[in-house]
Amino acid sequence: MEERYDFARLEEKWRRRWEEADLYRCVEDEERPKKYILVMFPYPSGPAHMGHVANYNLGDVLARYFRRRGMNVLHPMGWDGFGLPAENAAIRSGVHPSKYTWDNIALLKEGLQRLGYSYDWSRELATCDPEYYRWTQWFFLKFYERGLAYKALAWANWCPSCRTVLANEQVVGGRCERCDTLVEQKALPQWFLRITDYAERLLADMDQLSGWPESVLTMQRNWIGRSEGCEVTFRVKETGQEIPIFTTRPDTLWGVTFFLLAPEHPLVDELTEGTPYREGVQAFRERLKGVSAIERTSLEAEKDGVFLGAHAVNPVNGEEVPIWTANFVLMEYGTGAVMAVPAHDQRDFEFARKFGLPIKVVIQPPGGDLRPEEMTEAYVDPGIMVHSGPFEGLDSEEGRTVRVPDYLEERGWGKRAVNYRLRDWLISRQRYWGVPIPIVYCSRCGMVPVPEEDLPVLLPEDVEFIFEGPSPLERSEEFRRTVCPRCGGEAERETDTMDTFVDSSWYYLRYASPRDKDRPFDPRAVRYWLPVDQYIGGIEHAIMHLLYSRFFTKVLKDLGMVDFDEPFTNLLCQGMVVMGGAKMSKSKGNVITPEGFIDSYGADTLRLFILFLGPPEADKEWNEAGIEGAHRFLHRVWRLVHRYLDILTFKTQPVPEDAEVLKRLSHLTHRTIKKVTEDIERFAFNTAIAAIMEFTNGLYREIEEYPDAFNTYEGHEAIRSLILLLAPFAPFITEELWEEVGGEFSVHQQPWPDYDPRLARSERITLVAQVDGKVRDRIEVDADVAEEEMERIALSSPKIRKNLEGREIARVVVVPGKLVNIVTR
RNA sequence: GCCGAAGUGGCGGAAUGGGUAGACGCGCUGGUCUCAAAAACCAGUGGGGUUUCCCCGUGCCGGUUCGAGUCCGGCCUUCGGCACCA
Repeated sequence: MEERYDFARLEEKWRRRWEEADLYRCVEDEERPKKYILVMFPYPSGPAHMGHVANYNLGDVLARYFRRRGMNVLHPMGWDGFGLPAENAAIRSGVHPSKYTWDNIALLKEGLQRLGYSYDWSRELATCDPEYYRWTQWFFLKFYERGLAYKALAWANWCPSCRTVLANEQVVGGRCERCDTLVEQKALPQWFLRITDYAERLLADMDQLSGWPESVLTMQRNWIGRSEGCEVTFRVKETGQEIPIFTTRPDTLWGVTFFLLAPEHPLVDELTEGTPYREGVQAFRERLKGVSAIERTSLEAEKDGVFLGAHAVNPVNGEEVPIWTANFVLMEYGTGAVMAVPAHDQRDFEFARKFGLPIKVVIQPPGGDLRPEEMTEAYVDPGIMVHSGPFEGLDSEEGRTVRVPDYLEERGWGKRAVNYRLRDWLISRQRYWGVPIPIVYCSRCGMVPVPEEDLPVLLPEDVEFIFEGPSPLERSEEFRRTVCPRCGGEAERETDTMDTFVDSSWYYLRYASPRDKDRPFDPRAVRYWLPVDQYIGGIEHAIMHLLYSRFFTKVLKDLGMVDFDEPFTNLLCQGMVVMGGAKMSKSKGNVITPEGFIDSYGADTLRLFILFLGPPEADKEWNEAGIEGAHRFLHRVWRLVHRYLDILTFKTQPVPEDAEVLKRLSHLTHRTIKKVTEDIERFAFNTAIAAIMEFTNGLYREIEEYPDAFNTYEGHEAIRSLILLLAPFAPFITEELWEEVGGEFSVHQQPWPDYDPRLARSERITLVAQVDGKVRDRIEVDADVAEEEMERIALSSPKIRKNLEGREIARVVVVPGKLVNIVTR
């Protein structure tokens, strides 16, 4: 028997034993209920850091808990291997992205293994493994076949000095992070996935996501940004061209006094070609360089724009209004053109005031009389339509939703339309370290998809990494030159790679059958394991990753590959581990790694400490003060169990069966089982641990005073329950202690302890007596005290009577089993 | 700026359905043990006062209620996301 808590030795011992016993391997078993618990896989940026520990702790506790509740648990781990940092490393230090990534994966894996997470490592995957990314390419082809992947012009950050495309991250203050040159926007032909086709379903199916935090659903709903309104066609007076616009306020059509185009709108160039206005447009665009869309569209941003010398004709009244281009109009939203109604839209109002454009009131507030010259802001609320042709005097809400849309449709000037803020998903990246898009360009056949049997399109190893100029793939002759799969003639490969969010949009499916050579996943395995029962990940992924994964799942359902609509039934979004208020990241240089702490205190201590730091959803400021406390607690448990083992070794006095101490032990045990069980179910791991600490403190008090009481059924039950309850949180020490108390290997395979509600219930409660809502006395009473009895006890309390002297009782509020409040006049 | 969160002792946090604010832990103070120290154990620990008791107190201002950390309205600060970081 080991007397000292030698965490290093025992953690090493059990790590090996678990591996030998293949304790966490899982296989499909139709006889048992399954539970798929998944924590978002990491980008391998280096060794494990505290953020990873905080993340993966949560999944591991749940996996261990549900296994012991008899569930067949799938708890896998893998690597989101592609990404920008690997390529930056290659440029900076000449390390090949592949080596950089696989080295980091090895480091990170070692860190996670030291922490004792119960993954089925046989299912490990990496998105940068050709065996994985061939299927990412395969999915691209399926999307392409269904018309869900298409190529179109799109804007990219362009550094004119480096002649390269920049990620948003590489643009700092509107300038290139390397050479400080003002970043421009450049239009490139790029690949998109048609997520907007699924906007309606992404919204509608949210009613299946009752297991998601409401805040995440709200963010997604707002991101999709569905709005109902009308599409109305204006005509350019000078050229006769038709320009459709989208508006949610058709009731304000009679108040249009000018017309706006996004700066990137092709008509801006067309209309000003060879006119004196061209110069103004150039100057305006120059001012927009280096200004992000967020800044441009900020409500507080200074309005900017220029007149284009042309006019738009309003279909409803034939009025000709000037066409301008303005900074706050986005090409990506709607049609890139808007009708401007300065009286009833704040941004239009500010623009009109700045450039002296007319303001025309067409909605009067109820009982009000707005005059354009007196207005200080736009009137955006409903009211009565005025100066609006046939709709004079109509309620604007009726005009907006029914009458005006009908009117436009009857005359063919416009139609009801739904617009989304959501844009199609731009997946093209002009980078090396990603999945090559499996498309070939043939001079004869045009764009040709790579046949399935030719997948994967492998990334060439031998390429050059420099920051400037075209991407390594584009410069690689060897990669680009190929033959057309259709005609066999000379052809060129697509050199764009895919956004890494594509890789992570389907990895949860691959875990079901990670070694399948013939398909992305085995439908039978997926039918058994999917959807993910509990998904866990950072709140920073609330929108994009989760939305893209939902989209992928829906497309897969349409392809007949899965039979569910939503990939993640329940979602837990945890906060981040922050350092000095900022999230831990290598680029900020504030990464704390677990290794040193594991060396000094052991993995159990670190796991326990991080869980104890606070609730999962909250951000956690890293502060190592307190880790000693977690270690001290494990030491206390260790010593308590050994004290108990000592008692068993020596003969002890028999304890009478009705002894109060035995009742107290039972109550303490069952109360704790109840509390810990309920807390785990609601992810309150910090309070579950606090309850186990209280349990330990309570047992200490009893064992000091009544050691004999521990050589009884109640004593054995208490000690064994302590070990069983602590096991999901501190898997190593509990395995050792379990063995020492004669438990059967493994503690992690023991059924979760049950509690007896009668024993968990307290017999006495504290009755709180208040006068006018202020606590004046606390009286201990039987738990099953009647309401009238509570009132009588409170009123007879000397402290209460003293407080009531000279006052008249107005009423008495009794909260059964809790409190009596005496209200005076 | 827009969308979504969060603000409670010296610190991390607890209070699960409107009902005892501060569980549990850290830190600190005092004590026991020791030649001494460490460890361990015991006691105390929101602020204030006229200290058997009373007052104040959950970011700020206001409201609802017998009763508000919790609900409502308005603000402030911090964090996350904003479509090429993942």
